[in-house]
Order: sequence, then structure tokens, then C-alpha cells
Amino acid sequence: MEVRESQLEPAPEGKEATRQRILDAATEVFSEKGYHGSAVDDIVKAASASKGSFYFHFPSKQEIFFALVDRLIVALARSTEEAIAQERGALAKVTAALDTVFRTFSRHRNLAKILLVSGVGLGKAFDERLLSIHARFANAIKSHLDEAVAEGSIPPIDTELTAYVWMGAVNEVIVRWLYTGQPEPLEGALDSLRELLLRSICADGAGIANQR
Amino acid sequence: MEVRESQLEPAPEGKEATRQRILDAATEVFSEKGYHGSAVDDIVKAASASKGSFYFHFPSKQEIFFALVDRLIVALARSTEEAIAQERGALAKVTAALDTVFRTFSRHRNLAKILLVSGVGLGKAFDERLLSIHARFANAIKSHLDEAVAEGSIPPIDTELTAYVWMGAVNEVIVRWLYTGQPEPLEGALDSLRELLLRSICADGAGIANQR
DNA sequence: GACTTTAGACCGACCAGTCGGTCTGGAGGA
DNA sequence: TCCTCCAGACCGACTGGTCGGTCTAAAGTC
Repeated sequence: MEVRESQLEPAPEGKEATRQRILDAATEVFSEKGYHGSAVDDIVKAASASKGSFYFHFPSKQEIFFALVDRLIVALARSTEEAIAQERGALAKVTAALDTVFRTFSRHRNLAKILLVSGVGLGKAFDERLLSIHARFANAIKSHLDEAVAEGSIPPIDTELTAYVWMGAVNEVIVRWLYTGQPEPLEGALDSLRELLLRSICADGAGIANQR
Repeated sequence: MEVRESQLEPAPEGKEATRQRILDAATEVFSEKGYHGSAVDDIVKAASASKGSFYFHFPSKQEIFFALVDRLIVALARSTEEAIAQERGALAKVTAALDTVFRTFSRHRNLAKILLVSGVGLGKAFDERLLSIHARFANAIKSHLDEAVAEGSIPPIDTELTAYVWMGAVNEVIVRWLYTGQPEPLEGALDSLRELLLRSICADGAGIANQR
């Protein structure tokens, strides 16, 4: 009667595996149907789990959504920071970050959907979360822009406003891509966008110039 | 007796008045609690009306929301177009439109809330609506930018992308104001933003951009 | 055998939408 | 002038269904 260990399954059947399965299913379902459109039963079904299991691993629907967003944000932030770290010079860092964000969203539609669309307008708790995320990213952008100013790469400008403008710009372009599919691929807009954003801070782009 | 059958006005106290009262209440409630957070009963209560009256005037909760958005969009578009019509030169028109949009949202928080936040991520029907609105505004911006290019006021650029970038930028700045209250007043960001946007299209925006 | 994990039936709150009914004002007959 | 009648604006209790969350029992697992 000892059937233990004969099957060495490091993950497929463990506790953590179930949690991950639910989390992945939730990502899928939320991104497809939005928060309110997704019932816990939908998630449970998609994960081949049960309600009991769901509530064993997560305290509430709201909390799993937050957990999800956190996971995505952490991943995005980390890969962006890595990309930044590999570049020298504030301007190069800025464009590297932009590229990374674009490529990441391009690869993971559902990530984009959840972060940029599904989480909006859901109520106070959600708004605060989204808000802090925006603030965090805006601050990151701002600090690098400030560096660029200090470096003398760009003239002194309102870096805080610029940070938010950039975020909004990127956001809008990606959301448009999410819904209309244009441009296809998303990265098709990268060059134009980068130039445009750099122009907005009086930096002559890393490649093509503005009016000569 | 005299049959005053031809009432010039729909009537201050009649059917139309109730409809408007409900519509106004809905604007208020939706902007405060979001779409899903608002029960029809909430709206009815705020309007001092009844459920029956509500469904006499509107076919569904979703439809009243659309009616609302349409009303707001029409108003915004009209005032913007008026502002544009009073200016000469594509660039001047562009900045006039920007000013108008900003001032309108600044005066009507709930309008901003509904148009920029509450309607996002609610499902397919809503998304399409929002999408067409965005497309409409983006096209308007684009056509004026194209004019500016034709005029020679700015160099040839990707005007479509620029249009979306501008919308996103304005959107983000306003949403930030909605949630954090910064800048106070919202118009405080206007000058910096205008310069930034004009810079992004290579217009000499450092001062007041008026070509002629 | 104690603890962890899974299962899914079940519960209760909530809410969009319905339905039978009331009220009002004006048309029209006498 | 008065009375009747009707349309349609308005009311709110009620319903049918959905869905987040709970509970008990059983199935692993150590």
C-alpha cells in the first residue's frame, strides 16, 4: 500500500501547484471577461479546481485579483529594471524601459488587459491599488528624467508631468492595440512613439532626428 | 374651453422633467460609485422617483448609462468644436481644443469620472462604445494635425499615433487629478502640458505657439 | 491519527427587471 | 357645466436568478 514517492512529481500535484493553477486560470478569465464578468465558479472551472480549494488558497475574489496584479506588476517592474540596468546614460535607460514595457505587453495580451483595462473603475479599493501602481511607475520615470536633466542630456522641464504624460501615452497606444489590433504588431508603433516622446523632452532621438 | 394643446415646451413639471431628473441623478450616482457599484434603486432614490418610473423612461440600466455618455460626449464635442471654430490656424485650433477639454473636465468632475474611468472594462458592449468615442476624438485631433502639416506649421509626422498619444496624455493627467487632486486646480498643468505636446510635434511651443 | 487539502452542496444577500395597481388630467358626451 | 372614461405617468412590492462565500465530510499526506 505504499505508493508514495514512487511518483516523484515535484510540482504537478503539490499545494503550490494548485495555487498556481488557480492563479493562472484567474489571469485568463479576468483578462477575458473583466472583473465583474468573471464568477469565482468560472475561475474554479478553468483551473479544474473547486470552490473549497479556491477559498482555501485565497481569502476572496478581490484578493486573488490583487494578488494577480501584484504578480504581474512585480514581473514587469523587474524585467524593466533589468533592461535599465544594462544601459548607460539616462536617455538610453529611458528608451530601454520603453522598449521592454512594449515588448512585454505585446507578448502578454492578458497582462495588458488586466493591468490597463480590467482594473479600472471597480471601486475604491481597486482605485487605490491602481493609483499606487501608476504613482510608482511615474516616479521611476520621473527619477530617470531628473537624472537626464542633471546629466544635461535634456533641458530642465516639468519631469513629473512628463512622467504621467508618458505613461498615459503608452497606455493609450497599448489599449488601442488591445481593442483594434492596430498596429500589428504592437511594436510597429515603437519607433514613432519613442521619437515622439523624446521630442517632447527636447532630446534629439537616439536615431532619427526631428526637424533638421 | 380653450384647448391649450400646443405646449411649446416639454414642460417643467411633466414627463420630460422626470426623465431629466433621473438622468441627472444617474450621472451623479454613476460617477460616484461606478457602474457596477450603482444599483438602479440608488439612482431612483437620488432622483426621488420610483423603479417603475425608471423603467418607463429607460429600457435598462445599461441603456441609461449609454444615454448618459452620449449626452456628455455630445456636449463636450460641441463646446470643443465651437472653441476650435473661433481660432485661425491649425496649431491655434489644437491648443484651443486642449484648453476647452481641460476646462470642461475641471468644471465637471463627474463628467470626467464617467467618461474616463467608470466606463472602462465593463464588457464588450461598453468597450465598443468607448472605443468609438476614442476613435472619434482621435480622428478629430488627427485631421487638425494633418492640416497643420499641410500648412507647413509642423513637419510631417505620424499624426495618427500622435493623436492617440495626446489623448492618452490628457486622459492620464486628468485621471491623476481626479484621484489625487493634483494639480489643484487642474488647469495648473495646462501650460506645461501644452508646451510638452507641442514640442512632441516639433512646433515651437516654448512660448505661446502662434504661427501665422 | 493529526493535519492539510479538496470537493461541491448549500446559503443568503443582492439586484435588475416585472407587474398589478394608483393617480391625474384632459377629451368628449350630454 | 358636469360627469365619465381613458391613456399614460408613476409607484413599489415582488420575483427569479446570480454569485460570493461557508460548511461538512472525505481524501490525501506525513
